[in-house]
Amino acid sequence: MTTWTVGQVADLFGVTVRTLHHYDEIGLLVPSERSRAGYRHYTDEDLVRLQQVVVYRRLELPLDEIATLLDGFEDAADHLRRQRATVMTRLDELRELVSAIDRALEREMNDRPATPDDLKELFGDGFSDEYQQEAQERWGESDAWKQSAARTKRYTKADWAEVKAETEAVNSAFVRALQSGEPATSEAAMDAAEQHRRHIHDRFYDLDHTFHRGLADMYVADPRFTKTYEDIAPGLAAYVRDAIHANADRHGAATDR
Amino acid sequence: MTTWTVGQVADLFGVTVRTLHHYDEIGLLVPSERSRAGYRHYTDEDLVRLQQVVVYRRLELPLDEIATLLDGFEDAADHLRRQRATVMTRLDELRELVSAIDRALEREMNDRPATPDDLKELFGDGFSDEYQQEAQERWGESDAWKQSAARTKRYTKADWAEVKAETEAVNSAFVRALQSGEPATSEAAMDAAEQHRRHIHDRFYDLDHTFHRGLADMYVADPRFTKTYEDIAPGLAAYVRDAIHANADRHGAATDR
DNA sequence: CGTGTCGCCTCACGTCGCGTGAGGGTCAAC
DNA sequence: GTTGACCCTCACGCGACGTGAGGCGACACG
Repeated sequence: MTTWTVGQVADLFGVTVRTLHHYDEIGLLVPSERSRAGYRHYTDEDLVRLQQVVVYRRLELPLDEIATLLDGFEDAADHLRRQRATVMTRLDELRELVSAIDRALEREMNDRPATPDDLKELFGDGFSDEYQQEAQERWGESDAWKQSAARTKRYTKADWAEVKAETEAVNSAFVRALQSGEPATSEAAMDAAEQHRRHIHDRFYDLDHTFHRGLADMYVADPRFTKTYEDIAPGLAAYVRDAIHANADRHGAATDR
Repeated sequence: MTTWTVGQVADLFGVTVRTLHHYDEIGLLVPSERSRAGYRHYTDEDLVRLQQVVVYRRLELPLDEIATLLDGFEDAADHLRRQRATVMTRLDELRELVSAIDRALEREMNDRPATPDDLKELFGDGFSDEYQQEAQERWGESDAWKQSAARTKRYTKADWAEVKAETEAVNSAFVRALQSGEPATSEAAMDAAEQHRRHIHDRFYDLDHTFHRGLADMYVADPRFTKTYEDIAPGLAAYVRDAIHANADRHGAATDR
């Protein structure tokens, strides 16, 4: 056996068969022989040339430069010096890049995300770990949860304070409407519902009117949510649900499935 | 004017129009408005987004990562840390590359090319600077000259010593044939001519029999070459020319144009 | 002598971020 | 109405292969 097939050569030199095909295509390394069936057969001379190619490729010289270089029309040292220069340039660029990234990271961290302690300080134990855990398990796979997690991850303590203020503003709007005796289909109740939707939409996840209906139903169906509202004012949970549905109707949103 | 056209935006942000088209194509930055004629109109919001894109692009983040990042579903710091890691990896690779190139250069220089002094020592003043200069001007543009220059540039002193020995062997073969009274068309003379051709072919540039004829004619036409041969033996220049033509005929080479 | 498995072949499209025309409308100014 | 300057949509090119698809060829085994 004085010649080798592509597969053997590929294994010998640690390149892929496709690479050898490529070198053949562009004329960088054309095997000296072909079998009647068209199989490439590489001779010893071919392997010597491939060895050169592999060496220069490790130096990341472009293939066309390797070609002119191996055909003896140009000086290897020239190419190597040029390559060294371009690599050095790229090195400088990358060093600058790293420090730029570091600056960006620092900026990113400067509006530091709030810590769990910050959150407990603001929201009390309603934000307890086991509750978070359970919520994670129930909705962790949903797009809404993922988006919400990604966004809140970066919220600072100041952001959370705003969120809390907004929540309270929404709740008190509901309470005012409820206690003034206006029905859940009234303008005031629907406005509060819309305010509620926008609050979640802006702060947590994309929320359209249809999805909003689903939330509303859950406030009544899940006793934990129900309790939150009932603790503020008796009858508020159902009132909120009805107001949200009325608001969704007003915006022509499809009924929850 | 509350919106901007591609050209204006491109100038403002130092990107090309094509880049904006590309961002539109891949959905990274789709202008909020289009004129009836299909012109892109960028709003203030669009520009804010573009600003973000430009910043992250300077950090060489891939465009699809920038997209997911700007759509608020993932954390910027995560991406930045990943990017920092890959850049650091690449930095290490490039540093290793530089030293590999340096090692290659050193190897390259170790078979040090001969200096002009080395050459004068071997060939005397026949290799003088002004002669080299003139030759450069006469043939510098030809492929043969370029190839020869590229190859001899790397010749070591030892290589040149071999070249000199070969030259003398060729010349003495011609002289032996001439002085033994054999005609230029004799086997011995033609063999010397072939030896002469191969010597130039192997050491300087690709030389076929047809081109060889041209060289032969010049040895007689150019007094400087003629003198070189006549100094060795009277009548040698014309003898060499005839032997080369006879050898070319023997190999069925086309007559020089 | 058939069959299975592995290796080889030739297309040919995808990658990544645009650059660079080609061919043809649009807009404001003169 | 005519000129430029500007805009549009294709569509190919780059660099070095990766990754199938679809189809022969070679060799071992039953």
